[in-house]
Amino acid sequence: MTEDMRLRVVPQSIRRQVEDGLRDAIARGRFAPGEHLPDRVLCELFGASRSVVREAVRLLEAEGLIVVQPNRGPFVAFLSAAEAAQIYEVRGVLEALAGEGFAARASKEERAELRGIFAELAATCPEAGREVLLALKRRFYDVLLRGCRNAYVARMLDQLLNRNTQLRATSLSDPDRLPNTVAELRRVIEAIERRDPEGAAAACREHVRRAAEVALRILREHERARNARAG
Amino acid sequence: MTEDMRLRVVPQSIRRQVEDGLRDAIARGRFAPGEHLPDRVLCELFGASRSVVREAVRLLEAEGLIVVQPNRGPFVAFLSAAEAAQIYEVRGVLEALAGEGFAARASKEERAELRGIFAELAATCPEAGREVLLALKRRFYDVLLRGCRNAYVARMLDQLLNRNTQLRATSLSDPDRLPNTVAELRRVIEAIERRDPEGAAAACREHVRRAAEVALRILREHERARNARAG
DNA sequence: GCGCCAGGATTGTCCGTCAATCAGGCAATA
DNA sequence: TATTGCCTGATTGACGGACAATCCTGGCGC
Repeated sequence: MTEDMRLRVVPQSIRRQVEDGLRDAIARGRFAPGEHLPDRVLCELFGASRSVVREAVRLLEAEGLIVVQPNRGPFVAFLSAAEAAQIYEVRGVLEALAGEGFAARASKEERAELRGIFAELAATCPEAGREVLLALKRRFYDVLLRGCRNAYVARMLDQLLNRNTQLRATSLSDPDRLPNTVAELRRVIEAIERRDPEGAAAACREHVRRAAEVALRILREHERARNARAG
Repeated sequence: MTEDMRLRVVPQSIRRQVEDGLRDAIARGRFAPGEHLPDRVLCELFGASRSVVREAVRLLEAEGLIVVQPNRGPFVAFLSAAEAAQIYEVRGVLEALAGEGFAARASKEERAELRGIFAELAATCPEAGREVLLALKRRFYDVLLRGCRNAYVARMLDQLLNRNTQLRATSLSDPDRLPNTVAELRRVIEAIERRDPEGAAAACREHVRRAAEVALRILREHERARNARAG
């Protein structure tokens, strides 16, 4: 079993850059849900050719971040409360699987890393701002997905997390939510520390369930408000 | 809540045709794993332009059916035993979720449809041939995914199923396997009939666990044989 | 006010081009 | 003979233009 010594300094193909840039812009709320993204605009925005932009759009379509209407082009996907509920349902089982895998298979270093990020999160005051919190949770999940030793869980959960970064922004913005989040994640960490896959899975599931409760309540309120305005 | 009455007779864009054709060809084993698919070849094969082919390839890459090596182009993804194990792990939880959702939310008609397909499957003799069995299982899953009322479970599970159609071909080819498959699915059906989401989930999980056992055993044997020849 | 039609804008698809990169063969050398 | 180094052909990554089909908008006539 020889190590892979090849260098990977490939200056990231342009297509990949557009892909990441677009994904990031959408996840960050730089484009509003439902917004139309004609390829002309995207070409100018990224300074890339239409072929590249279209390939990137195709990828984000597969990830669900963009929906392409025939002959109308790409739109930023809109996330209804019903869809969000479905996403949380899937996220629950996948995150449980990730936690279980991490507890069972992560290295000592990875466990330490996760603990470190959790400590940062626990020490962060609620007024620190959404961006900081989101970045920390992002790092938390990056380590979790890396350490769970299952590329498919990682990829799918990553897609789901991208898909509802907006939601997490709202659920995290609830000032009462942070302490709960920390408490729930602490249970995840503790289960991992005592190498208890079952416990980690249960803790993850519970965490997602609670996050879903908060997010869905907020989302449904928004929708009610919107419907009231509209009709 | 008005129904969508618009006709959708859009003659399926060429890109979509290429996409489906390619996916189908790979899943059916028309291309061998590891095979190189230069776009020139694909263009001739489908009679489409390079742009279209490349977009389609990009999508299948996102689905994991194809891996694109930088500057070398697309290759049919190879499925190692380790990866297969990961896939089955994810498939287990997703299929459980699908079964649970189906038992809880599918319509009377959908339950009847699933029952019908299962009856066909149960009445099929093991000598009927792989193609027939695969087609039946495909239909079974189509109904299950439609009735589970969760588009995300459906999409992700669909990807996983495409990804390992080859495996299911091998696991189904085991003559002793079919009766077991039928027995396992019967438990799924029974749980659904008595509207027992928990039971359906457990039955699905168990079904995947068994299928994984068989498939992984075969796969590992193949790999051992290959390694023996190679080293 | 309503339906219809023309015009502009956008997409779907194709094509040709060019540089960068990779694989394989060929020659030169030890 | 075996190894090294180079060169050439093939392929990808990316660009831009082009054209028909389709959709949306706004104005026109009734």
